Amino acid sequence: MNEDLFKCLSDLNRRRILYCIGRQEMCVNSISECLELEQSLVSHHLKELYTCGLVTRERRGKKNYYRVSQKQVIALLESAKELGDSLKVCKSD
Amino acid sequence: MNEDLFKCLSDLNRRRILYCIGRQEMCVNSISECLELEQSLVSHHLKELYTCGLVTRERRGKKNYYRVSQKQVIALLESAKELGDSLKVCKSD
DNA sequence: ACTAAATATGAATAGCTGTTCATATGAACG
DNA sequence: CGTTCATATGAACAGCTATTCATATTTAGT
Repeated sequence: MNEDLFKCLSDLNRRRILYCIGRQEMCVNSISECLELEQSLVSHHLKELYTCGLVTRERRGKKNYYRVSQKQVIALLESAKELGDSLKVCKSD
Repeated sequence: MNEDLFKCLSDLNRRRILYCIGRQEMCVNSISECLELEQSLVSHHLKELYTCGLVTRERRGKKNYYRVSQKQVIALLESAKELGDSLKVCKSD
């Protein structure tokens, strides 16, 4: 399975999932409802995120709770977004 | 064409090109030789990097000189690398 | 043990992406 | 203008990736 960080972050839905569970842990169903994505799709993406080490999981009862493994993950997303905006501004000059 | 920053950075050869021209501007041939990649491949990648605004170019004579548009680009690559290493370490615990 | 809930998995597939090859474009110079 | 150097472009293709659908697995409760 893919372990490249950038490849893993290059998918919008995976980034949305990361933002979604960035503040608090969430189970698969909640993520699925929150983002309006199919449960199986969320599961597939979570697997990749997990393989990359970007998220951790914890089983409690029937549910599997996922969370972002490190705060630097979101920080990286943020600075990438900032850079992206900056690049757009420069192009419109 | 693709304008997503992460998608653009997700390719290893494009990242290699960015590192290559991170310190000084370089023409296509030099990049090509330096990284041992086909000229046309480098050209294709540079086009994507340019579309994203990650690089700028300047024609001088026959040659086209490319450089990284902002120092934050390399900074982002660096912090991503750091995070990647950190994730690997955590997984081997 | 049976059932229901929650999640994971696998196969199938359509669309995308990186690479190569061949060729076109442009710029300098005799 | 013709030639050469430097780069860009386009078509073609193989391999990858995201998504969906169907189904399996796991866990808890009765």
